[in-house]
Amino acid sequence: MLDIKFIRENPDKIKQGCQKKQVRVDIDKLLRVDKKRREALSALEDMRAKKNKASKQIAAAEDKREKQKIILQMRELDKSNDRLEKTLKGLEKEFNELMFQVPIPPAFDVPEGRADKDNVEVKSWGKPPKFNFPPKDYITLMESLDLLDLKRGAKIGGFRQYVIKNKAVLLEQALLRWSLDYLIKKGFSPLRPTIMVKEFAMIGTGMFPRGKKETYETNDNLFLAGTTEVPLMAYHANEVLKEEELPKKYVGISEAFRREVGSYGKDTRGILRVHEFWQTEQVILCKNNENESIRWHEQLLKDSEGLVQALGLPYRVINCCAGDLADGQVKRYDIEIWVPSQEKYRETHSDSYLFDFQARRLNIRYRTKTGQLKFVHSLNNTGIAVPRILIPLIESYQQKDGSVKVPGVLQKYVRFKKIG
RNA sequence: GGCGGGAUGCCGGAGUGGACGAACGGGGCUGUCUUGAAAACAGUUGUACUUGAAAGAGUACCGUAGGUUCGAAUCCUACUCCCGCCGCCA
Repeated sequence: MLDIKFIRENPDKIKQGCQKKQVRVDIDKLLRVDKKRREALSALEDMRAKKNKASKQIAAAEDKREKQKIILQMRELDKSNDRLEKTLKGLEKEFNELMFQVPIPPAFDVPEGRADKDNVEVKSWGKPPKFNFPPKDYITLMESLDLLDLKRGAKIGGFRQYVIKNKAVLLEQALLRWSLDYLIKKGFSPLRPTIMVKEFAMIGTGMFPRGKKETYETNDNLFLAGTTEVPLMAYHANEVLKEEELPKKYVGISEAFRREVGSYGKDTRGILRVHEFWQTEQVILCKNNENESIRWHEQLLKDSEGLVQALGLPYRVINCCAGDLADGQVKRYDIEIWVPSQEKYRETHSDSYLFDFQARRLNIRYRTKTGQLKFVHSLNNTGIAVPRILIPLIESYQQKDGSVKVPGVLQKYVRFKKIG
């Protein structure tokens, strides 16, 4: 959600932002509705002032006939009042629907472009591994080591479902736990929220309205969030924090659910794109300050790079193009790790800052030392998401004999050095 | 799943139809007194929106959404959450 005052004063910037993000919203219409809405509001407020005056007269009137006379006048006022209220309600609804569709403009250093092919690589780390034997893909490897059962996964849960088995289960748990420890050491407080959330949390984080078809809904009007970011952000909804408490740094761990409706036919086999997965996720709430947001965004990137580097996996960082950004994202870095069998980098981390876009929707504010109320800025980034990261990990650590070595940092967690 | 109680400002808590944005107490802020502090005393104390250059003015807000009424914190309905009790349960 943006500040309507800002939109009023900078319509061209907003229109340009929409264009860059490939989002169609009629800003002129929004401004027209806003104007009408304010006119209706003023009219209604005048009417209410009249009514207030009259009802005070009724209460004060001693003469019964006098009282009756004013009551009759009030009935008349009520009719106009109802009409004005109805008009305003309609306008307000239209206004809000439009407001929820306006994306935040991308940062100046976000590359222009329509889709992932226009993303720009900012850096890369490590070299794709060279094998002195014919390497296998992760599905072959995992199936031969009895670490993954896709067939029975589909039998139980259908398309895009799977069963992780044996030492891979321990490896997954180790990855999650290790990332938790790593981030706790960096000052993040661990939170294990539940992932079934109310609609406000989905709207508040900017997942809705556009992402509604991507989300599972329960029978009780709750939604299965697609990322731990949702409950983590909703955690402080409608609260006023103290400036001294900022930044709030949380690392969450939970499942995540995605319908993947927009990706029919993409990565259909295996565990790259699944409906249900586990993750750790970093969320930061900081002061309402552009430079502070940028500073934390870079820091979050470093945190995740540290994790991937410790795993010894070659990766690149890309600066996502405007067309690839979600409504609330001002800028986003993705970390993509090299997947040998695909000879491609594949996304494993997503690091964004959103200014006060989410905070406005979720009403998360803080009181400055001088007593002012401001919306916080918010950021989020993946810690580790499993099973996806097993793909590059298992492929990169495969040995000639078909076994898989365990990365050094995980060995003390799993208490074995290789699988197979 | 069943039954009962509750939700009021920064906090506690009163208010069951009219002058209530809300008693009272606590806290906070400002001032007086004091070398300083404490105590005492006096004053002050929310948020959002509209309008205005500003000072200001107006409107709304007593969990949320509707309804009754000339008028709702107060009455009615639904919902959300909290607290008890019974049942069931990893």
